[in-house]
Amino acid sequence: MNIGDAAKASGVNQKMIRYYESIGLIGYVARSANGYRTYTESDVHTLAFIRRARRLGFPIERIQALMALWRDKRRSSAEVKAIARGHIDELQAKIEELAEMRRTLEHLVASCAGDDRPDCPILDGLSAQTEAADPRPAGPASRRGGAPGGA
Amino acid sequence: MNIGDAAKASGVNQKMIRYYESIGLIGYVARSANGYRTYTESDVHTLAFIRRARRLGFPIERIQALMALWRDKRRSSAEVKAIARGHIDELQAKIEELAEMRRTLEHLVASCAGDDRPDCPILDGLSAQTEAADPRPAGPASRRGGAPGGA
DNA sequence: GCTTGACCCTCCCACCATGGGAAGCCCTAT
DNA sequence: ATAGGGCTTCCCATGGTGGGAGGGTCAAGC
Repeated sequence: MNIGDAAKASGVNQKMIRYYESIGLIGYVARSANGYRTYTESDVHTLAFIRRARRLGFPIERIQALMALWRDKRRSSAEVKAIARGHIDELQAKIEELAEMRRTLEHLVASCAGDDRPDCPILDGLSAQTEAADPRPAGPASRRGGAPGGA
Repeated sequence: MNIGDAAKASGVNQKMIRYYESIGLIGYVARSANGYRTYTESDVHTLAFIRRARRLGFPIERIQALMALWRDKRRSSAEVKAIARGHIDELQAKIEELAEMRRTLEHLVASCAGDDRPDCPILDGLSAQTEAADPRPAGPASRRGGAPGGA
């Protein structure tokens, strides 16, 4: 199997296959006399594994760990589970971050008339927000003289 | 105000301020005789605007559009609202994508004992998944001859 | 005057994962 | 022989963010 066939069979495109090889995610693959990479069914299996892990959002680094366990027939499932849980937590954190953005933005959108007039609480919010989330007092400006010793 | 003060006052760090200038998000800023960038209160205001928009996840390109409307006193709030809605939709799409990953992963994790034994449905799922979500039949391999024409 | 330290400048590099494209070799079919 | 498709490597770009090198500038203190 040349790289094109491996790409089709695994669902990972050629560029990515070469990239994964270059960063050491998969070992150097065998080459035929003309220098073409040649792939076995097993290689394709590995690539498909990577693809599915990527689709679940695992970063390359974590996939490396997963693959090590995958190959290690004496692993404990607890180790795998721990990695997966860690990733779930990261997904969750990102989801919450995005959801928080969405919430804030929805509030702004809800208070905006959305008509022909220029008055727009969205822009007002962006340009002079109260920064309620910030733990700093942030006085009414004009305090630009005595730097208390900041960062 | 030099760049350091502007950074402190706006919450955007120096690197980013220079970057925003270099990509044209903010216009070229005035320079003093020694070549230092000098910022006005208005510049700081703009930077703070950018920072808040970034915090809401707006990409630079959209921020550019927002700033144009911000400066245009004759804009209609509908335009602003449309941009914000578009961004909300994108946030939502990302959230759903991540949530779908999380759901799948949670199913796998739930079915994994997480003990000392090597048996692990998580790895099994990654290595031989049924690909139920894919609309392709994906026969039992060995169909490697007749490419239907796809990219 | 000289040193010290804080500040500023530009330029290069890295991240993560993905992809585009060029220049050139290899193989097969006509 | 020529066309075409596949393969190779190498460079570049993305979006934002940041690190760091190497050097100029300014103000304060001695």
